[in-house]
Amino acid sequence: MANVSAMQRERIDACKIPCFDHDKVNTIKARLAEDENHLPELAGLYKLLGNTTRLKILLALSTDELCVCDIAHVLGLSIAATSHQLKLLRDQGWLKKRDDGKMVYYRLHSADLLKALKGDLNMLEARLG
Amino acid sequence: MANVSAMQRERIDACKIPCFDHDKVNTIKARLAEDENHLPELAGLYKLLGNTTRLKILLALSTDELCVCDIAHVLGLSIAATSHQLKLLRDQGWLKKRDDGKMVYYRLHSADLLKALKGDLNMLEARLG
DNA sequence: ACCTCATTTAGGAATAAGCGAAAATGATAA
DNA sequence: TTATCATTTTCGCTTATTCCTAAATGAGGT
Repeated sequence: MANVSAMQRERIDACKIPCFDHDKVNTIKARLAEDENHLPELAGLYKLLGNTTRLKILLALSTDELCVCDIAHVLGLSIAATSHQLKLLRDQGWLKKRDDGKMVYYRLHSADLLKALKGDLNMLEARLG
Repeated sequence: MANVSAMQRERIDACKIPCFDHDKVNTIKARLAEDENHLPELAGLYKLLGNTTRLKILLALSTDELCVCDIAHVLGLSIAATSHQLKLLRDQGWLKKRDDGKMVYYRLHSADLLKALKGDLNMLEARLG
């Protein structure tokens, strides 16, 4: 059994959920309140990476910059669709663009990102055995 | 102008997308083919973190294990909804459960995860200034 | 002027997320 | 056994999100 006092282990019938270490929960709620403001942004960061197309873009740009149309070919997408994904990545600081005449070239904003990605990939492969 | 030869810079009318460094694209496609199998899993990993509720769970468990009902209170969700999110996190190896009588306690599977999360949070705060 | 590469906007179709209700599970206590 | 409790799971539903196409626009080049 959990070693909580009767004081702590209250029944709250009001919300219909039994069990409930009142003090502990409040403490944690208070602690989370600090980070809570940044949580949506952090989630947004991960949400962007939770997509194979965008991951492919980042990996494709690992060695060299590419123009939009070449990226489109790598992905097998239309220019418009590709441009949309590139914008999402750019807006969150993953990518930098470089204008060269009519062309636009994209590259990784920092190599650290790639290192992190590769690290995660390796972790994944290790976990799978 | 990009320094690509006329040979490389072909027009592929078949797919209606002009520009196109054929060799470069094929090289990259080949390179991506290796990672491509693991990409959905990697994306799934990030997708799971791209959600404030689940981030909250991970942060809530940073110091101590908690029973499902307490987590539910922290989140302000029903037990069922909470249990569902916990399962998602457990299935991907973020969380461990411990049965104690009728109760079930959840904890982080590894402290490294938390370190990574905190690091990302700090990076985010730094970026915002 | 016209063509080209890229971006943006608007729209919609398909998909997925996320929750609660309720039934099912599994453990404990009477 | 029966009852009760904490949790899990299934189901159905309502949102929300994703991701594309098409069309309009911008910006360069010829």
